[in-house]
Amino acid sequence: MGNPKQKWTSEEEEALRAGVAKHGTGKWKNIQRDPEFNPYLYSRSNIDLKDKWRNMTVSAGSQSVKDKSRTLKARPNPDAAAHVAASTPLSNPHSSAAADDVVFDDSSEAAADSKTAPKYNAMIFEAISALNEPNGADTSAIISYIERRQELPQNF
Amino acid sequence: MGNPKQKWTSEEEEALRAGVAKHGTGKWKNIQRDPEFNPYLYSRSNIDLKDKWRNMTVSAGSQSVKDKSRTLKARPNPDAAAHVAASTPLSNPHSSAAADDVVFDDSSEAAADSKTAPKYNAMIFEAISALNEPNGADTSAIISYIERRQELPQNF
DNA sequence: CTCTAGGGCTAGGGTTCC
DNA sequence: TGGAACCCTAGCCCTAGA
Repeated sequence: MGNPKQKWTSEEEEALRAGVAKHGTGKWKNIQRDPEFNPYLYSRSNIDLKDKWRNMTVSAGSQSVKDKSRTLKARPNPDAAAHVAASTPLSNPHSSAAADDVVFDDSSEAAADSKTAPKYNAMIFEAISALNEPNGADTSAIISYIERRQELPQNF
Repeated sequence: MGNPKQKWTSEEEEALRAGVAKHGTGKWKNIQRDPEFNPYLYSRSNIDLKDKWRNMTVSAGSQSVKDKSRTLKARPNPDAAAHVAASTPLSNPHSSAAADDVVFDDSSEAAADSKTAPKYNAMIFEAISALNEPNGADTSAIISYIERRQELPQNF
């Protein structure tokens, strides 16, 4: 968290502009490395350069119609939450009636916050691939398989 | 119209407080998504949560007169011209009073320090519970089910 | 493995309305 | 005059893809 938000100075912006002029757009790492600009940009990563350029060029565009009616505004997003399941046109077989009382053990893990798994899809897919043989019968085996596999990651 | 200025109810405030206690400050999207608080906050965006928290904490602070302290923090590298600035921050030549002055709240949350405690198990379990009826439902249906349910989390 | 493109999120400053 | 609710956007992180 050592980042209080480092605002770009005009020197840095100028260096970035010059760097893009010299190397072209998208050559962020080259610009950052170039001894000509590095003195100004040594504290910025190539990603920072990219992000900054994005911001700078956005404003350079044209001012789109700003007919935003001041006195009245349409506001989407009334809800879209609350109920979750069964909202899709999917057939959703039976749904087994009162299914929303699933007895989640829910043991531990109360957080469930921030960065979550990136490659869970792969894991599930792998499990299914490995077990899909018999018509995907025992579904619980998938969980077993995945859980079995969780000896390296500490979460999940 | 739907929202000319939606005042916050005490239920919403309470949910927000609880959400901050659970997830910590700054995890607005998580709080909003959390099924525990979503019923109260479904009509508020994560930005609304942030703004409301700002208002609440400003007034809640106290009636004490002084207290103008800002969350200002050390800012290395102000200049960006010429050559590399001194690499040594020349902070405290003599080590006496420590330098740790992290003013951040970081409200407790004690035990759950472990990041990433996804509840994917619960989701998968729910999917299987809902689909298990018709005998070994094909495994891909489980993924479909979970994906359909992903109206809140963006990853997965 | 390295790097870029793009999406997503937060912090903070502004703006509007009461 | 000031506060509450809302809007805008810079900066940064994360991940997929080349």
